[in-house]
Amino acid sequence: MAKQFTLGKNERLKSRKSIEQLFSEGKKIVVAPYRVLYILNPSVEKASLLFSVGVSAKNFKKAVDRNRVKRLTREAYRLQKNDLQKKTKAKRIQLNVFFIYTGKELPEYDEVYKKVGLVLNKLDKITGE
RNA sequence: GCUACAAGCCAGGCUAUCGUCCCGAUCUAAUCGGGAAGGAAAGUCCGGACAGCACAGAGCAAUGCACCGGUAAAGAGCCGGGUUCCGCUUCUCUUUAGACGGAAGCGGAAACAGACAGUGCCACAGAAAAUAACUAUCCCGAUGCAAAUCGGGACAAAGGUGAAAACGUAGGGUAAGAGCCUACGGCUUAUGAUGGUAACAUCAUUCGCGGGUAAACCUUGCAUGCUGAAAUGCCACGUAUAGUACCGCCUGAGAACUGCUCGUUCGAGGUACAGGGUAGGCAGAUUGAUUCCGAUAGGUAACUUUCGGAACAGAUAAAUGAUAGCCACUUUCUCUCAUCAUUGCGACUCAGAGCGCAGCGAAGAGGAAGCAACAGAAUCCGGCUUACCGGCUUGUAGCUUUU
RNA sequence: GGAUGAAUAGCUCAACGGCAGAGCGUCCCGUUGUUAGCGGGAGGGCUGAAAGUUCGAAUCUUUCUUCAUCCG
Repeated sequence: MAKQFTLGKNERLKSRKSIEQLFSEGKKIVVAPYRVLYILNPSVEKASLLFSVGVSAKNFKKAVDRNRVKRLTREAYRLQKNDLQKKTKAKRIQLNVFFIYTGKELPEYDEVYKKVGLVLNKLDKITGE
């Protein structure tokens, strides 16, 4: 049986081009400290769910704090994204997601876990439609 | 033992579950094995390595550095020395006693070439901020009894204001003054001698004595080609061999010599606007002037020679993490007092030690809280600067206790 | 990653090394039946921070802090 809770290179959004497309054409969800951009590409042969995180250097001056926020977000996403991934595979669509942390204070892990779960639920409903 | 300061070192550990990146193996999609942040990885303030472009030559400009020697690949770093200044201590001079002054020792600081190459600036105050002028002083002449006034001269630092005032003291000199002259002292230029690799120090002779500011322009000496890994090389993909305006095709637009000019060379296309395409991969790139430890030899030291051993991450929308537990650590609370130290009371005693009771602390047991400071590699090194909870070691100073 | 520049009153900006100022805004008074406007007046600054040079620093130098711009 394959592992479930992975987050390797092929599950992360890495292409500069698709990120720019996401920022120019993508839709937006806002959940408390997060602003989430996403885009659905139904006509792709390889069904996938790609993910990425960003934190503004204006809100967090120190690289340590930025890394901390990104790591927590990534961890929360990794543990909760499975249902959504199955759905995209079943429906044969590509979903690109970009999380932007807009809060100004360092979050706790529990809070991050809940908020990311909320976002994933919303995305789940959207893909279901 | 405590406190303060300075320097150096360390920068929690283990286990479980779920994960990230790189390398290797099996071997074809997953498993196994190994490895994965710092003393500052930071600021980008200096210096290099490395890479690309350029490099017949001359001049100008620009920038940087600035006591001497060493060290090093190099430096505005480091080490040692010199000079100047500051602080402390001791001695000395003088004195009723001190202060100032002198000498020695210890410690610290300095962007520490030049203000007789030139130019500029120095608010307020002050006669004047550097050429002089004004007031005052003195002499001569005129008027006048005189005081004084006017005219002509003499020179010069007396004018107490300022951050800063024209070498200081004494004497001579003079009509009155003045380094005008002399003696002593101070500073300074040049030359010589001695010591030192040198900066410099000491001595002798000599020229002088008009402030500060070069982190004002500047002068002198030395150095510097420009640009920085988003550098640069290669591969792949893709578009518009198209549009508008201006200049030019040897009577030459423009380009290169990457700051500018001369000069030299090339030269038929160039510039601007609008628009279109790509933004993937590989190399550069992680082991090198490397770092640490031990020994050895040289040196006052920084540092270096030789030998042996150990260690060293490589991401690229960007890895090194999350959760839980335990142990350490810190703070705090409760209990115990057999052990150690100490305070009070009591009995004994000439007195003390020791003894008994009580309190407090160390220590031990248990509980609670905190989970660490500063901070995250982005081509790589040597420094500097800045940030930093706590702990350990060494040194210095002060206080207390015991001997 | 690298390279530049800036910081002065609440805001926008001035100011040869010699007393920090203007416009807008704020407050008060007057004018008006009231408001706006107009007129008169007042307050507001350790010149981002700390050292240094200088007799004297917003200005010159160095080190920090914050903000902004540029690059293939």
